[in-house]
Amino acid sequence: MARPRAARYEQARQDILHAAARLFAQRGYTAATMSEVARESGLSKATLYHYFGDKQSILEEIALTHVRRLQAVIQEQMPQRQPLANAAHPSGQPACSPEAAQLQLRRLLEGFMGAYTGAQHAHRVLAEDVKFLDPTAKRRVVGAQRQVVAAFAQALADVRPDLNPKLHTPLAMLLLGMINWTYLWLKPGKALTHPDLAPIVADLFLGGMPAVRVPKL
Amino acid sequence: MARPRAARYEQARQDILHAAARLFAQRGYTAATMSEVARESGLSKATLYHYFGDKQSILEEIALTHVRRLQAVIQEQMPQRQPLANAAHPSGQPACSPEAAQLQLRRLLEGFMGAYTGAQHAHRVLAEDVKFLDPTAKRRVVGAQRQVVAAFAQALADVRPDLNPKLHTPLAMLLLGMINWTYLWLKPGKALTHPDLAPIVADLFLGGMPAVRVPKL
DNA sequence: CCTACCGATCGGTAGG
DNA sequence: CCTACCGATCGGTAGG
Repeated sequence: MARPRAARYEQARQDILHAAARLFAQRGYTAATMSEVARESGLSKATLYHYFGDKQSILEEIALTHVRRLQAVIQEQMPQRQPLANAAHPSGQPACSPEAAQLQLRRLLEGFMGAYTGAQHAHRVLAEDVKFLDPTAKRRVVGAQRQVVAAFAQALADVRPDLNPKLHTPLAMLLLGMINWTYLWLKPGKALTHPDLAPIVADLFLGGMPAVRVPKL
Repeated sequence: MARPRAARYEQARQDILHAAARLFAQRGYTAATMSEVARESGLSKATLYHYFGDKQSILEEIALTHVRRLQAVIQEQMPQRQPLANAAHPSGQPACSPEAAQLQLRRLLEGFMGAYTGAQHAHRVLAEDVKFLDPTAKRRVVGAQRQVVAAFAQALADVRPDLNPKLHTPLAMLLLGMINWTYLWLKPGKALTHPDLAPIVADLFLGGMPAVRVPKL
């Protein structure tokens, strides 16, 4: 076996991250202790500090890894959007036909639901515990989250280019609310899974968007 | 002035609850300290314990008060559902016409958005901090939340009685996800308000429900 | 002299 | 309603 030491090192890191994600999600970041993380990882607390400098850097890696998974889904399903880093606002001009836009949104939702499968703890941590990061780390995570929102807003703009552009981001937030809220009620091992939900959410949102009337803003 | 002492007592309690809701929401329940709550309420920490037995009972009152506000909206907009306590599952037989059902859902959403206005901190606490309650208090809060979900599931069943009943609760969760997620992005003082969102969410969901295909479960 | 760890305990602070 | 504290436990680190 090549590089068994590095492999063992990486395995220990993954064990810590998995245990910490579960503990942070179930008990809350502040209430979960490093002793618990150590115990659940099968390591001593002192050994924990060999792999991570402090508690917060564990939180940062959990959040960043998850949000980067979501960014990867976007890059996969919206390859034409090159300047993801500059996508602060949807650009306005549609880049594809309404039919292609609908298919793109369906694939985006399938990709997200796939990424959420088995990542419920990381997802809850991303939603609830970003406030415990220091300003620099928080900026990194929040910046990545904003790119995800901007990509969804762009995808919705492609579906309904006629809509007031001010509504694209709020609608993206409503859509993300539907799929992100699942971490509170969709439990693994039940009949209904995240992938089951993707076509339902797509039908619901694509069917509903034509009905949205433009309010006076 | 009649009963100035009781009035002052109640005012102090409300000041504490408001300060605590904001601190719990912004800093997290565990990270927020009783000293901070005292300072932000304009009281000493020792005085705090004159009004509330412990930290957790403040949390319980914030969560229960908010979820009861939501139950009140339901009682107001769905008066025909007498046995709210037994509404664990939607009953199946529609109690009103599809048109009336749509109007009912719109009014329900308007009522909820009204209840969410200015209650963002309590809402976040209800979503994130219920896990810190002891089993008895948690049961009270979670039980009330389940009744809210059941009422929405019933309202959706009235709109689409033809749909597989197993989908009513998941669809209710998706709808609640859209409106509950707002506590993370809809900030007070901006152009878009919670009441603005009610008709948009109603259009979106009522427009989308006919498009949802029944999956094989 | 390095790495990968352990048992024990540090300074500081929480709820009460 | 305050100052002054307590038992315990936290995140992080010492020596070996």
